[in-house]
Amino acid sequence: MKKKISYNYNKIEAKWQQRWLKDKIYSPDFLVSNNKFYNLYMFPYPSAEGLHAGHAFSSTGSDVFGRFMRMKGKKVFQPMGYDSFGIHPENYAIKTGEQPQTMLSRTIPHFTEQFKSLGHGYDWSKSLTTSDLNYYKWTQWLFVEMFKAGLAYRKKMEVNFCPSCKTVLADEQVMTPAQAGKDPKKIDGSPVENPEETKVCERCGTVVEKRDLEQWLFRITDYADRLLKGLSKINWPEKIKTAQKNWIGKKEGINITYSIKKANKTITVWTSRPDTNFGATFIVVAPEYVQKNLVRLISSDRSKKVEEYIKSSLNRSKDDRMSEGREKTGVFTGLFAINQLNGNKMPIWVSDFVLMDVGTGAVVGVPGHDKRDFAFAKKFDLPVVRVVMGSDHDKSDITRISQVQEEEGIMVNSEFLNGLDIHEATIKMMDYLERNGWGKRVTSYHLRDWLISRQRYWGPPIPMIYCESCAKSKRSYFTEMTSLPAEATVEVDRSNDWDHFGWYPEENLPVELPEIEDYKPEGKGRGPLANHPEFYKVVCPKCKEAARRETDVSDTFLDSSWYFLRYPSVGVSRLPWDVEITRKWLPTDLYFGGAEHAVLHLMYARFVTMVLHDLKYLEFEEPFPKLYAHGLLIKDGSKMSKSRGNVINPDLYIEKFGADALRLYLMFLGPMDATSDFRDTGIEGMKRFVDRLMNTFTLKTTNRDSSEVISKLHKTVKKVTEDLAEFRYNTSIAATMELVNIIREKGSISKLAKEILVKLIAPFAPHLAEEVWVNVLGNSYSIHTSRWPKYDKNAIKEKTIEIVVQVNGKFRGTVVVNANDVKNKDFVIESAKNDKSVAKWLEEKEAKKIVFVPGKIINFVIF
RNA sequence: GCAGGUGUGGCGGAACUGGCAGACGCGUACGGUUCAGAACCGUAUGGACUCUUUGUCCUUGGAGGUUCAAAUCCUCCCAUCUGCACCA
Repeated sequence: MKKKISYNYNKIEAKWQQRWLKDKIYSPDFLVSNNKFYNLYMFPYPSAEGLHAGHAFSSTGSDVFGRFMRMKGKKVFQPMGYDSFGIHPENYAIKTGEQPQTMLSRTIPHFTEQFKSLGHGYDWSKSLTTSDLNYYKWTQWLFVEMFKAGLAYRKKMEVNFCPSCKTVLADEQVMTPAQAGKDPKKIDGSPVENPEETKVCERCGTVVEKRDLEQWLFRITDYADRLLKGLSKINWPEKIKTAQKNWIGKKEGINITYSIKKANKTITVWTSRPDTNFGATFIVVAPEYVQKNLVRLISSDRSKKVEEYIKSSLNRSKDDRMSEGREKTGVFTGLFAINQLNGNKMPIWVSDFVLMDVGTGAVVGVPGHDKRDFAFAKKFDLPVVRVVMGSDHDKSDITRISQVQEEEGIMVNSEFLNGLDIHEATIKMMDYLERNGWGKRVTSYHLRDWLISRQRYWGPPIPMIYCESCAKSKRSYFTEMTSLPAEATVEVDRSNDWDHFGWYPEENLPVELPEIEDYKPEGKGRGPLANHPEFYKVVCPKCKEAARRETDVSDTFLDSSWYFLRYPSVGVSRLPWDVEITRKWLPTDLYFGGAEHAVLHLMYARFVTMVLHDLKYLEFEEPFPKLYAHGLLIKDGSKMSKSRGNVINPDLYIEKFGADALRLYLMFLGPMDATSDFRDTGIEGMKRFVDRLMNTFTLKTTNRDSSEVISKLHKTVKKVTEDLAEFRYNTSIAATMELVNIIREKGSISKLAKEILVKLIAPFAPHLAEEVWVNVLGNSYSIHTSRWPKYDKNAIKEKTIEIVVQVNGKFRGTVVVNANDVKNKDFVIESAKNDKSVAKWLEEKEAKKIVFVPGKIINFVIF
């Protein structure tokens, strides 16, 4: 009967956690930068009482890599902090009926305790919390820098509003009822017509409304091209890069200008398919376009009808106007534009399916080549013309044409574009239009400017002051500004400068967020701070008249757009980051996080870094050269959420099975980047492995291992080393299990083998590994700063090799040959032929062909 | 509709540049240990046929194809997940 070691994991784990913290083994020296490894993990928002198993899953994935790197000799910096400002923690505080500050002073320490109990190697001396004054004063500084650089501006725009929660909602909080898991309801109690198409508030399921409000925005669109180009320089998953590419949505097109008949005016449309322009039969403009450009040209007999239409469209929300499958509406303006290509007269219509902020707000109608234009033409009985290029080597367009053909239409054959495919025809047409001065190539983007202001309480107050008297006398901050570096590589568009008359940045940061009782949003289009004159009543820094401080706070994504810059400099008080430390430790070496941040956070952080680079604050412009996107941990087939009641608290499992068993289980579930389901039975199995593993170290120690164990040991070192580098944690653990199984079969193991085995498991089970390393094997503390094992190539080499024998491609047996004979084709063929089970299939026939892959396979083709 | 991903036993998943499909684990069954249970140890475990063994055939969402050889490469479908979407 084997003697079993009694392993009190709770006690042992706590012991080592305290020792690691005391000895600061996870705190690197920031003045030394050679061999540094900045291992960043996406910090959580503490909008719950504590961590759920998903956090445990992803943070362990990050920690395993950090531990591996440390044992590979890197100086690893692995910080942890909290994204504690913003709507999520605020909503949670509202729910618990507390002040956000009170709630966080309870939850953040709990989060920290939980992270510590998982045994992660964080440098807790460099932790940060975005709602700390010491942090957010620099978030405000960042806003001021943006404003000074001309990258922050104000604009009246349509925003989402929940009439029940009385608050403005971010886009990401507006979803279909199915996504929100709610029954849709309207505020006045009337029935909801199309439940699948309506957009509701994530929290209460009320149908959202649209409101026009003044907002602060950042000119991220100025950086669209650089954000796109930068993607080719960074090592990110293709999936995430594609998401960013699509979000930026760069499209090459052309602005074509047509003259308006009987008017000394032109109309400009944007299109990506000018090659179809021979088929243009009408023009459609957005309602806003008419207001801005065409109102005076419209004859009095038509103007009433047009005005009515515009008014009713503008009452509709953008979502409503764009709702899928909605029947086209529109009104003829009485105006005509002339198509220079063929002299055709094109009636100008107004319709709400055309958006002012896409392209020029005017679209050329080519119903023979565009589904939407076709629907419009059918509805209002406009002619349909198809352009045939006399070529059939572009299938997709031919299909589109023939679909329309079934209905009706005139066909024109374009000799001009004869024989060209879409791409060639587009280029030829663009060249032609530009040569004649009718068009100008323009690149368009899907990316919109970043809406930075929130009419909420829990965020950094936007550090701006508005002075009415300065605004009246048109005093702009920019007219007297000199601090923008002359070398900034981005050309700043100042066309919106008039917006800034009377606005000044705060000179004395921070603008402290006052603690107020009435912090809940009222939904009047203003933040709760707007009810606090003691906050907003200030003196104008310019003219010393009474002025008003901005009462909006900034978006939580601004807090998280620069936190990685702060970590190494936590404790530095006069600067957001120390120049020397930053030069040594940034950019990050690995960013480990969830794919749900593919566009928002990751795009914003890249943008902010590029701006700071242009402002000469940083030497690099990509903050995350390597990104790993982990998968999702689900429970019973669906995402863990409080409303579903399937949230797993890791504490219970740590208590019952130990942190090491939980870590191993989470990493063994499946590939790190896949969606995995948490199951209780699985972790019980892992606890059995942990116990078996412990017992392996107390097996009889021999002087020499059997050749089988030696070979397997070195193979496992090779496999685990390679797999860890590629985040293949599940197969690393499986390989280690195989090794343990073989050792246990043998019943004894050398001390050296024990040391190698415990090192292999150390990144996954750091406490067990330390305990074994120090107290069972008697080595000096700590295993986590010891060197990763190397394997011996010679030990892996097999003396004999098994070669698969196939006949006609089917497995018919194996032959074992000496390693020296592996490349000897004739010898292997003879051995195979002599094998009984193979010979049966060869039937003494002569092989037509023999495929020989040395060391792997021999295939007789006899057919 | 567009873009990207995924599909392998009862389950989670292995399979490096095409070379013995199902590693490792869970679950299940039987046996051992036990007063009994838990835990532990051992054996078996894709399906069908044969059945004393040896063994044969089928099998990686479906249908074709390339190849001596396909889970892997190509074409077309199907299912499913995630973004974006009347974006001109």
